[in-house]
Amino acid sequence: MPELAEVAYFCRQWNVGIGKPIQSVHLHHEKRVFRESDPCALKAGLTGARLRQALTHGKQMCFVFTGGSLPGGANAWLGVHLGMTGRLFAEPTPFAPDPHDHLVLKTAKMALVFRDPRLFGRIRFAVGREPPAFWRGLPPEVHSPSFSRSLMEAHLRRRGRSPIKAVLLDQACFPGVGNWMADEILWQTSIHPARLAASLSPDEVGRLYRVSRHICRVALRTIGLDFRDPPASWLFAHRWRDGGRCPKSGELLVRETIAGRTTCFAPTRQRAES
DNA sequence: TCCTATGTTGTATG
DNA sequence: ACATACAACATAGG
Repeated sequence: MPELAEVAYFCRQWNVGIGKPIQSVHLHHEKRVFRESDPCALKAGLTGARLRQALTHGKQMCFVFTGGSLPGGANAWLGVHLGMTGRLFAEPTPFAPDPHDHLVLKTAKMALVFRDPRLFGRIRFAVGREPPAFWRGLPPEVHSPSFSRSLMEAHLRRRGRSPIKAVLLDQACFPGVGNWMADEILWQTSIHPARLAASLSPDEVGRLYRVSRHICRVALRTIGLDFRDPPASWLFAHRWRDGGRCPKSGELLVRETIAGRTTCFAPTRQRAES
């Protein structure tokens, strides 16, 4: 389930562990979940260390640790990506891990859990003073000041022959935007998801810029805070099953595969020709 | 049984 | 070299 705001919500679930020493580290399915990092180094580096920061960037998370057996001045950097079915939560100890719990960090009172049945998520680990490669050079977040209209226009040019839906899903262009957010942005801007990125008019580009930033901000203030639903006026509540109706026009919504993903849109509001 | 699923990535193709 | 399309990954639920 996780896109920008869901990731922010899950990240905050580990805040209860901030400042507390990690007493034990439980790992499971490490060959796949830790496919690019060394799980033994993770276990050794985090045992006895304290969580200092819980950060997100788009769909990526990074948890920063210090102390324990880590060299003085060095941090441990724990990168988490939730994939399609991953989530983070905290439970009081004692906590018995489920077969889908691939990483459990136990403090005296709480277990910080990464659970992912489908194993599309991943965990990275590095030790060092500076942020590791996986946490450097990330593209500007859509709602941040460094995400400018000219940057977005450059993305649209470079991906000009792709459907706009595919460009919105590209994490190098719109980090954090996933399938439901892309549909929401296109519905609120009245742009058909199959339109080629280079075919958007200046007015449509302007709407895309403003609406994508607005949707990111509102999603972070609702889902991102306490998982409450975004505004009822959004497409969000109507897009998940066949038979839904457009909350603006009342017309029947269409669900079809575009850019390889199920895409929901209102065909009269979002026309294929501009 | 078959289909779908809020994601990414490796590989083939243009 | 560069961009695009799609199968593959692994599992649960309708």
